[in-house]
Amino acid sequence: MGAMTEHTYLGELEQRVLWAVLRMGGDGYGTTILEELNARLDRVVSPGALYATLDRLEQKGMIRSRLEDGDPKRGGRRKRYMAVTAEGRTALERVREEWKRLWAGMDPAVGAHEP
Amino acid sequence: MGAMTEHTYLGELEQRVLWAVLRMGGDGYGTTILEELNARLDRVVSPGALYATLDRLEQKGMIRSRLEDGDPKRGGRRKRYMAVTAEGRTALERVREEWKRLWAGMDPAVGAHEP
DNA sequence: TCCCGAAGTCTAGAATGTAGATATGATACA
DNA sequence: TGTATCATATCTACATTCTAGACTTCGGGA
Repeated sequence: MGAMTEHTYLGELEQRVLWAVLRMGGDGYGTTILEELNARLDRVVSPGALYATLDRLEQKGMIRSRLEDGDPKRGGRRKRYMAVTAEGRTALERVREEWKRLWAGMDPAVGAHEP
Repeated sequence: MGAMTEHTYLGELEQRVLWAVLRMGGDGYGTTILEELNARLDRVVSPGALYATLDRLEQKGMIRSRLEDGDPKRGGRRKRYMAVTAEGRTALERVREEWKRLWAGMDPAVGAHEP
């Protein structure tokens, strides 16, 4: 994307993933975040897509991850829990506000703005 | 994006551009759409970015374009007016509904869902 | 004719999105 | 002990989307 030096832009999936991480209040890790997304979105997200996006969001400083030991049960591999940073919250809020502003007073079926 | 055979996915900018075209009710062309976007969005969109996106949206059947002769004034090159198709309206509406659904009952500052 | 202005096009490359295979560890249980 | 199994994360290779800015086009003005 050219000289995207400001790491403030959020892609479509990045927005959704950030939303999910926020939604789970710091208690989400890869698999549960994936489940949340696939339950709420109109499409299916693959593990590869999710983890790549999580990495990018962390690079941008939008989320933070902490490793924790696995539970004493099958498949007890350590989990990477994700939490939204203050910066991430702000970015997500900005997207949400923009979206609200765009649709304010606009009839979606017609596309005309009421006075 | 792998086998994205369903041309139903809309990227971040595609959503915004589609919104702008809908907003202008069929009377928008490149330059005016660009102005609309740059006035309403939190960022600046370049001509190249816009026209590429318009082409993609047309390929996907989300918008339709008609060429019209230029005005009798300086720079009177012909314009390509853009209008949203029924399919485009549906797609945009779907995105909007998803967005509304995601945030329903959720406090953006905290990320928790109220019962 | 030469200049100017509006509109659209092109190019090369970076960022984002993707599926599916594979790796990693840990428990279960024979 | 060794092997099956399960949950989780990572890797690979590529497709799609996004981008800036230079460039072309074509008509009017002087």
